Amino acid sequence: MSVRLFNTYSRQTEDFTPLDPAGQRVKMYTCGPTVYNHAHIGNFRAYIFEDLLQRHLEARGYEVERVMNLTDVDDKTIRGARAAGRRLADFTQVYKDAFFTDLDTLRIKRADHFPAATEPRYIARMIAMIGQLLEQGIAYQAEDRSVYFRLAKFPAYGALAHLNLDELRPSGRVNSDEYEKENIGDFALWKAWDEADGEVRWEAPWGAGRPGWHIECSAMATALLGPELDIHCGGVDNIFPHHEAEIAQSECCTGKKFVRHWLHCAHLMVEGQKMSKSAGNFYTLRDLIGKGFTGREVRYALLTVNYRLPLNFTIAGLEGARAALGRIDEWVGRISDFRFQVSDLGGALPANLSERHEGFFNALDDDLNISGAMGQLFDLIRESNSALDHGQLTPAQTAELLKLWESINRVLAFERESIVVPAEVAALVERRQQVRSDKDWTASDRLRDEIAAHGWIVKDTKDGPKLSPK
RNA sequence: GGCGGAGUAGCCAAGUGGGAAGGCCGAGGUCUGCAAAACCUCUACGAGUGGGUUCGACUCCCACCUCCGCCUCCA
Repeated sequence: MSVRLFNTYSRQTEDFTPLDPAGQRVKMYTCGPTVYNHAHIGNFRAYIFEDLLQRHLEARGYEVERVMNLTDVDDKTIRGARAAGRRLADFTQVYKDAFFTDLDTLRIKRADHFPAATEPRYIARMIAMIGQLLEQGIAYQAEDRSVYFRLAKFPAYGALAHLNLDELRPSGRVNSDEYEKENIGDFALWKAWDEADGEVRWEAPWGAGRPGWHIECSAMATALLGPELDIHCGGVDNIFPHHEAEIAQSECCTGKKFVRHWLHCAHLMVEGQKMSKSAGNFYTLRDLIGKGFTGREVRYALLTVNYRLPLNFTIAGLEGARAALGRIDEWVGRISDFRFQVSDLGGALPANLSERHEGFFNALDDDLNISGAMGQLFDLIRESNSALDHGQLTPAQTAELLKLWESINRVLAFERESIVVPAEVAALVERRQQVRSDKDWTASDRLRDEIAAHGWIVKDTKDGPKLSPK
């Protein structure tokens, strides 16, 4: 069964086929952060969805080459740098570093390339593309010396968002002072330098300034992946105008169809409301870590709702994520321990268990139906727990089961953090085991309190004591 | 005003023209020195509302209600 993905362009679920004649390599571009502050969980929902997409494609045998750009020059970064009294590059570096730390915390696989807009080779490419568009008469320089894309030259503009431009209603966000433009919808390719930009400026044949936001993505995407991409992702709010603009610029420069499959994830809400600073429900990853949640718990909460549905992010949901992960952890621990018992010839897994494994991946094939896939995983957990309870699985079969989990986890990245037990706590646990074998419960309980005083909880399970941090 | 998405149990949520997955919470049980955990079992005669098509509708169609998004540089 092939991978099927919903294409924003056609509004249909389509069989995914890469351009590569061998059907192996996939070129994927994902819009990255603007590095003027810490990314919030809404941003990370998009990156986690893209991570799931990449990991599932890889599980299905594709070789994914992925680019995620960093927008490190625009109005917000310039404003932020000025407010902080720092040079633009120093200001954005802080947030670039923080962004990569957050990616690791959330176990998001690194893209192959993280081009930044201000890197000289990309600025040069943007200037080259703008120059070409000017030559072709597709772009023009207005009285304000900025360069704009002439929308009249690209009738397909609006096709991705399915907007009829003739019927657009001004929303009040259009700056009506921009009378220099021929058409209200014409977007900036190059913004002429002005004093507020300070030392942020690059020289171009038509004058000093800085690139517009849209051209950054077109330049970096085509520089690294070529004129035709298999997949381009982003949040729904990027559909219009950002991705429309990317299509217009790229296709006018290359003459080729820019993107084969457009994927967009829905927004998230927090506690049933739109996330906003004024509503007090605006979270960065750091905020949640500060509340005691782990990256993988946040990952679980953001990953396990289908990307095309609005996600209602709640603290209760995070607690649910913690409990669900605990169930997975217990099961993984159980099968990991069991497989080391007496060797034996084992055999193939019972059919119902391997079917759950296949069901997991088949569900993801269907436009990343993560809920269906998780249902299969939890069925696999319950059914194999039950089989173990009844002594129906051999150690060899359990080892096979562990392999199934490992292949599932290569997509989910939900494995438990390895926990390091301090030596003194380990020693206390060992002493407690000794007194327990003598059935000295008073000493045992006293040691349990002592272990608790070190910040650890010890639980006596069938398989011996288990430690967890308080 | 235009375009689009969504309403399924206390919460999150899947699939399907014919038996309503799964997770959290909750209840019962097994295990256990105690505690905790774990595991097993159970938990919607019902799908926003009202119509319609059909032998049969949560699923298809129509209307209405509610929520969310986009409509020119927000993931």
